[in-house]
Amino acid sequence: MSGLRARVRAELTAEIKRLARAQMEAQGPNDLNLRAIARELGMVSSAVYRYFASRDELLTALIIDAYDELGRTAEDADAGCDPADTVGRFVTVATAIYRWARTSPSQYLLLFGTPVPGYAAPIDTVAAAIRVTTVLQHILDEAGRQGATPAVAPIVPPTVQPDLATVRALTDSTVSDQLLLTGLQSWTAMFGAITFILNGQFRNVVGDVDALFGAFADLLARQVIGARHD
Amino acid sequence: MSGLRARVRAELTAEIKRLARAQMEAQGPNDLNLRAIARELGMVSSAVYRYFASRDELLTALIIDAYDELGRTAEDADAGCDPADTVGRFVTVATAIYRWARTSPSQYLLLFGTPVPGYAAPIDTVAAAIRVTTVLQHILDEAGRQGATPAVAPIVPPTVQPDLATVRALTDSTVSDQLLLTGLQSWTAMFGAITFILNGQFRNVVGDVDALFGAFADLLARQVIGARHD
DNA sequence: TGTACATCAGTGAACGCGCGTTCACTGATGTAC
DNA sequence: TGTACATCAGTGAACGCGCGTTCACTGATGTAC
Repeated sequence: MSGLRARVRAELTAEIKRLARAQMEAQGPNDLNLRAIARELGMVSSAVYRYFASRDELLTALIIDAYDELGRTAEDADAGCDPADTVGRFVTVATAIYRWARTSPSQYLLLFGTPVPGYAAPIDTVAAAIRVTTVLQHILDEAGRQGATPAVAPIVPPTVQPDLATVRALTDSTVSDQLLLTGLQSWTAMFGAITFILNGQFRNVVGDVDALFGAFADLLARQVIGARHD
Repeated sequence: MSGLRARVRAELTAEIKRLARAQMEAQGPNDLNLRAIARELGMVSSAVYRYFASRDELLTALIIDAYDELGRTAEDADAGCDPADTVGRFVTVATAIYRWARTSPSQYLLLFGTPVPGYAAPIDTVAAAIRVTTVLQHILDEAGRQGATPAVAPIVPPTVQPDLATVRALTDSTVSDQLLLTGLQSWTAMFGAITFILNGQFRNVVGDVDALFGAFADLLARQVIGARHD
């Protein structure tokens, strides 16, 4: 049974992360406390260092997990859609992301909230971070192939064009600058709306924030992928 | 000279807030440290309590100041515009807000970043918070009077209609639900973009974030206030 | 299969640090007659 | 105008708290011959 110790180790590592997440969910993100985790584990605080070399290392692991969960959520939602229905895909993915954010607000804010001071995300996080944006890219690619253009044509600043070219290259896409820029805008807007809602910025303004987000998602999708004007 | 002591007091109160702002700007928001402020003031830590009864009270004062600065920034920007040019007003105000956020990122994040855990903003902040949104409302009102409609018509959820009615009543406006909802969306998108940029979410993606924001602001304005289609 | 050794998980004490807040106090500045 | 008293700013010590991290250690689990 050479794998026994390894298995116990893996389980405890997962348990530490689980407790860390629960703690952040309870006391707000940016409030990761090694000693409290050890306490809940029934261990002495220094024992946690057998599993994570430092607080930052645990934080990094949590961030990667969160990015992966978010990415998987988006991928799964997209996979269930009719590939040709790009507006539907956008709305479905946006809604799935929103639901995930509402379920695990502190995990969401770990990624998109105010960065933890003194913490710089290492490169390890990039691969996981890219997953969710890749989903959008694929939707834009399909829309581009269908000849869609944004409802309102953006003015693309010359200095941003090379950046768009780099982004486009990631998915071998031939999407236009205008569609890509609008997509970037809508993506930003979607995350902005989620963050606003999570942070309670609509408190005392809008009651049914779920409905509000739904309306936003639908609107954004149609702004990006050619409005049906009437 | 009965006002001397009062004047010194007012000056020191302002100085404490100034140091607090500088400290947050240097070490990130959510990092307000009474003892450090006292140290920089050359005072003993307990002396600060002559000016603010607690850390939360200082935080509240800073939040109100930030909302007021932001509100004034938006109002001033709008005041310099041709009142009839609603697209221009939107872009000008958005750009002014963006510049302010770039100049004082921690003040911006104090308002729109992840809330400080355990801190609940008291009602005193509301009056100051409303200023900036009132500016947008006035722009929307004018657009509505001119008969503008959004570039893409949103679907207004029934549960959100009463909320929109409440918001509309604040400025005696007769703006349509569709215009108001789209305005709310664009406003959220604008703050979302600023937050993304401040938090470095575009790092390694877009270099010239100022140009990016400019493009976003222009796009948002034309999405809200009737696109000129061609 | 059994023994000798290496690996590793968890302990317990300690280090160094810094925070917000309270409280009794001193001494200077303002006020009232 | 001068004196007696009240107000207030700032001091210094202390309380209670909790954090991340290190280190020498014990004892149990795994490995090699």
